[in-house]
Amino acid sequence: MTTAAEISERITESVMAQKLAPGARLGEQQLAQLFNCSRTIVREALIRLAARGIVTVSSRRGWYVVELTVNDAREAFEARQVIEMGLIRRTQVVSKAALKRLKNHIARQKAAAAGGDVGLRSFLLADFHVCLAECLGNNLLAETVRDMTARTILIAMLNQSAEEAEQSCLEHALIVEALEKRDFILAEKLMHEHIGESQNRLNPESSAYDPLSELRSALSPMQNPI
Amino acid sequence: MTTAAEISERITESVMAQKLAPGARLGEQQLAQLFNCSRTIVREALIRLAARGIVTVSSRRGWYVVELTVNDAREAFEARQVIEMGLIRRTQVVSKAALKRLKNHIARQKAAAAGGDVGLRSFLLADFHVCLAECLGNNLLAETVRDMTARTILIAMLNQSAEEAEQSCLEHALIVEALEKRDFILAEKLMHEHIGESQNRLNPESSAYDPLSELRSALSPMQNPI
DNA sequence: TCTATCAATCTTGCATACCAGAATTGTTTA
DNA sequence: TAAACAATTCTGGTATGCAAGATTGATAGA
Repeated sequence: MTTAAEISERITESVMAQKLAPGARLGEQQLAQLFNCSRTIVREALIRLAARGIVTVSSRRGWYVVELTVNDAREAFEARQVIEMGLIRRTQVVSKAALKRLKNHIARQKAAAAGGDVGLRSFLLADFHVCLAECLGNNLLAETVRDMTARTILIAMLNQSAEEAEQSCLEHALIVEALEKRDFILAEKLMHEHIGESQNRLNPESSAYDPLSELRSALSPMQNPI
Repeated sequence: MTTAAEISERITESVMAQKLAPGARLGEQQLAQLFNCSRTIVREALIRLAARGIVTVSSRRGWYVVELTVNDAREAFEARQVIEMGLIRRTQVVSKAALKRLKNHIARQKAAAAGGDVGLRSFLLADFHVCLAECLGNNLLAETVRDMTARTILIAMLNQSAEEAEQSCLEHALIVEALEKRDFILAEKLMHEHIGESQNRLNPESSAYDPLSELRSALSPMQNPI
């Protein structure tokens, strides 16, 4: 037995952890079984996620994790730039407590980068941006950042290596460092570059929709046949 | 017979038109009757609006148009500043078509300001900001702006006079003018002031939550008793 | 007369049953 | 052999019924 809020949270987290790929099917019946509740509850969760731009429904076909067009992706990255840079720009002081929280978050990111849990690593790297927005004093924008970040993950999905993750983590640390020094100009610039880089990593063709991709990889010839 | 999308749109528009005050009751049954559909559909619409921060539900008591706390209001105004100023800041050129659309929108605002329809006037003044975001090329942020603008209206609600409306309309025109001249620095500054002013108009005590406010104003003594 | 308890009523919460459309698969026919 | 068609199955869409909490009004006792 699970609530709609829990289900939608779980799905959002899974997207942020790259455990749910764009186009992944989210059957009402299956989710109801998985979470041991009725379709009504699942439906409520999915409707909420649809309003947040995380999933879409195709009439009488099913619910799916969104697949962004190239333009959608551009807008999502732009939105993040605008919001996250803007928040930093207006900042005049970051409280001790907030800095502590941010540093702690980065420590967890580092640990995850070192450890083997790719899902946790991906989630934390994304969650940092939400955490930052909260620390800059705007929970409303923090929620918005969560949704937009999830969207950018859904397009950047297939292109994140371990090295890139470590690099991201490093950049996060630099941003917090700049905030601590109250060099908000620098912090904003670093954030600009940080988000820009992940956008630039996008492989144009990887974002194109390939209905056969799943089958393709599943049926690809093995490298070491018996 | 109405769809959930239509119902949620109608409610959003009514909020933007100041036809639905903060704290207004939205009974499922009543809406179902009004829109000639089942509670299921109404519920879907309300769940969507809740995800967008326009309404809230109090368990087994009912659905209500949100009543923002002082901090909520601050965040909503800050969010609008960040997003709308940020969008202008990144703009390098505004297409002819977009400028035309904006000017046309302002013409409608003027007409509404001259005419007597307070609802339409209020809606258009708010909708301008959504329109601007679309014209600046980001539909994702435009949707976000819509929600945040609705929220700021819900707090600013009781304080908008006809003169202020005309003033707003004028400021909108100045912003578009600056955009046309490609003076984006000025446009951003104007937007900053424009949003800041509507925030400053807030009467601190009117924004504090007062469960008796409705009763209080309804039962206030008349100035000209018979 | 005031207060406390109880009952009636109203409202949402949730599960379920049924319906309709879409997709797929198997069959038939040219 | 291939194309068209038909039936089945799977999916979400919607309405409804009942349960449970909250509120309000009534009643009885102090």
